[in-house]
Amino acid sequence: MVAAIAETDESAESEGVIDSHKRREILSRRPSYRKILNELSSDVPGVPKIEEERSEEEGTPPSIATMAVPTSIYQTSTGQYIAIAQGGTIQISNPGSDGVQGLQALTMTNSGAPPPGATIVQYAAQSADGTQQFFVPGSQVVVPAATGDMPTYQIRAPTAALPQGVVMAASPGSLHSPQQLAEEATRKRELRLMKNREAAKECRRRKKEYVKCLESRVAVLEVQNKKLIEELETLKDICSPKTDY
DNA sequence: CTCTTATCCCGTCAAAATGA
DNA sequence: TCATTTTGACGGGATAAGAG
Repeated sequence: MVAAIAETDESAESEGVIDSHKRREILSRRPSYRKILNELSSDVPGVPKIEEERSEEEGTPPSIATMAVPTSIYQTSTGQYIAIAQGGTIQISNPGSDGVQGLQALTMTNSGAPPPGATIVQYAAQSADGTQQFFVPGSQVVVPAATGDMPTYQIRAPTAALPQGVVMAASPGSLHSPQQLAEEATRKRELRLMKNREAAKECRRRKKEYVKCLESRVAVLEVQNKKLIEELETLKDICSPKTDY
């Protein structure tokens, strides 16, 4: 499914994109719903602001809750939690731990120079079997598992030797050949797509939250309106009682 | 049972918004 | 100003409901 979509989008770059661009030029972009809601909340007390928190049904693990706000949280088949933070930092925690001892902060190699002593994680665009993999120490990889409301990842042995596009611990400035540059570009693209995928999910979650908020606000205002109309009718009756002649 | 339609969700692109 | 994040728009797949 994913492959089919990607294939379609790639081929669309030739022809359909032009029409799409024309349409988009015509369509005017509406202001951000998040901005609207936050402005609303500053004017009207009681309207909650949209925050970076995850909804309760997604169940942020307790051991992660005290850490820096993660962008994405995955649970491995072994019960470990993997949190990908804003800066590309990956945190792995054991559910039984106290949240500090079980944590292993990892840094993705494309997120700048890792801090001294940091463990390197290699993100591979795609392995031979088409799955995305994170390479972690101990000759293991983290790969996506079954899909559902909450994405799950498994830690397992790599499906093959290093897939194309992965350069283990390449020192800065070592990419020279056109092939290496192309691989680097591909890797960056895959990373960008992955981040945007997660961002889109988060955006849709926030939008649902926003719509729910608006719906509840509509309900409250309708009740208020009804009460005011009733009050008005009552006052009318008091001020101008009907007279029978 | 098959076809059509509607709805939902997802991944992607591109542009606006935001932060450093 | 530039890099990153956010989000509207789009197209496609999956699924349910209704019509024939």
